[in-house]
Amino acid sequence: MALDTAPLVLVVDDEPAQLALLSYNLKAAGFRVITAKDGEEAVLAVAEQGPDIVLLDWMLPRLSGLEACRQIKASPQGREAAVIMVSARSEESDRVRGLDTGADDYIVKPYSVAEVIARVRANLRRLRPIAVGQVLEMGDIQLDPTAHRVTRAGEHLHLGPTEFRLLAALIERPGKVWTREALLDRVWGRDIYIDTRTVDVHVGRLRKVLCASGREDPIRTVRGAGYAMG
Amino acid sequence: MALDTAPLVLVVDDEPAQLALLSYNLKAAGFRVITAKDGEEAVLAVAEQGPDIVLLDWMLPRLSGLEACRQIKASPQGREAAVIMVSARSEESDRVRGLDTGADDYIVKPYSVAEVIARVRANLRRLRPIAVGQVLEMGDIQLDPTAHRVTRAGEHLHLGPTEFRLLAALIERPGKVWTREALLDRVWGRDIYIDTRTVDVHVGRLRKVLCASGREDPIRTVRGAGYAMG
DNA sequence: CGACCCTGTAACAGTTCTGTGACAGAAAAT
DNA sequence: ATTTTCTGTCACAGAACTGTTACAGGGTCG
Repeated sequence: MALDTAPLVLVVDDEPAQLALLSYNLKAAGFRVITAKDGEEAVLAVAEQGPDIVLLDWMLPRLSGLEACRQIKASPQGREAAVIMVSARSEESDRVRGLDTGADDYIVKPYSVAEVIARVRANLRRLRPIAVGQVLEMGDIQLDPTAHRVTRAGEHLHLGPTEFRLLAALIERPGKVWTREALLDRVWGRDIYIDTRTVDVHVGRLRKVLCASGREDPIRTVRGAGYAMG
Repeated sequence: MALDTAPLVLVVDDEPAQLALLSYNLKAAGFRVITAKDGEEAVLAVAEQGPDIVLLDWMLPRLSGLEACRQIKASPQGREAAVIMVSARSEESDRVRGLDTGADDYIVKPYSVAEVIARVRANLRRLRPIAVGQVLEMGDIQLDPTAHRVTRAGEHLHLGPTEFRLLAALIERPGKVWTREALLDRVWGRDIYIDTRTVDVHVGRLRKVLCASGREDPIRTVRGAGYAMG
């Protein structure tokens, strides 16, 4: 989820062999991998870890893949993840039901590992139009994560580290309203106790830099909720 | 007040005996029940009352259960309801056709009352979290829960936090009539003591914003009952 | 027709929330 | 070691929001 970490993939399958195979190859491809062996575990893992991609087997004990998909897509974490259903059944009706339930993509068994990885990459691209390592852009503001550099209308801006991560979070999901708590998690890190008002102060500082040349304020304050960009 | 929030079940059957049996038992199980005796009545009742569950007999006069299901699922109110088809025919093809039409579940006659109630409960569990998620839409009004943003005919509207949650509740179940007590629960939170008249005031404020540019009022006042949208 | 109930709205006072300047300590750079 | 930058917190003013009340007007029913 964070900019400087590899995408997190959750693999859900009740056959240990499949799990190991996919897990190994995905790790080799540079992803971080977590696993679950049934639907309930999958739903829980999504809520707790917030993966970017969920590879979900159709046939699962305890909670069918279809139902698991529905529950995942109903959770706030699941909405931000791309769910790829994996099924042995190639019938059109299954595909339709799967996609209707909220799945983002569909892979039919037997699959090649290369195909799975390709699909994962494709869905990541779609999930985050601006891929990791690329320049994040919004209006006339550009943010380069690797170079730690921000420009507005071509003009270079100087941001402190916290302001930089704050802007990165906001610009990464245009329009999304972040609560102060969510921003503390995302920008400052989990398990850290800091007054939520601190967020306000840093937003203020960020605004001051962004609007230095009398430009319009790109950060929207949502009273009672938090902040958003765009 | 508990009655106001109990799930609403619409039972559709052309045999009065069946209707009475199901109705009686569902009420005994704590649900609110309304009935319809043919497909047309059913479609109308869904649009007007916005039930949470529709128990739909396969064989109906005026409008077959299948066709009624299709129309129900095509309406905004039906999208929020779970449709359970009830049929004497147990053939697999019927089941597939029913589910393809948009039915959420399928019960085969002869059924036990306990089974029906169990299925209703199961579908309710599955239904609940669906409401939260994507952009809620109704007519020319759009509400984006994640972006905390409301537009009407493309134009941005500014709502306070309470007005926003109020609109979200109303738009989430189009056609459903909310009592003031139910809205206090849903918008303000449970276990809070606030005068019900407060709801009127906030509805007024919400209307003022929604109708700012001389547009039609989308909120319907149901005298003696409460408010509804659509 | 009159009494009563219900709803819409304006006004208001109190509360909550947000933006900002100031400041001291921590961290980093020189 | 000294300077500079950065960070978290606080205090305070102003803005935004909220719940309640009061009153007017329309609907309903005897």
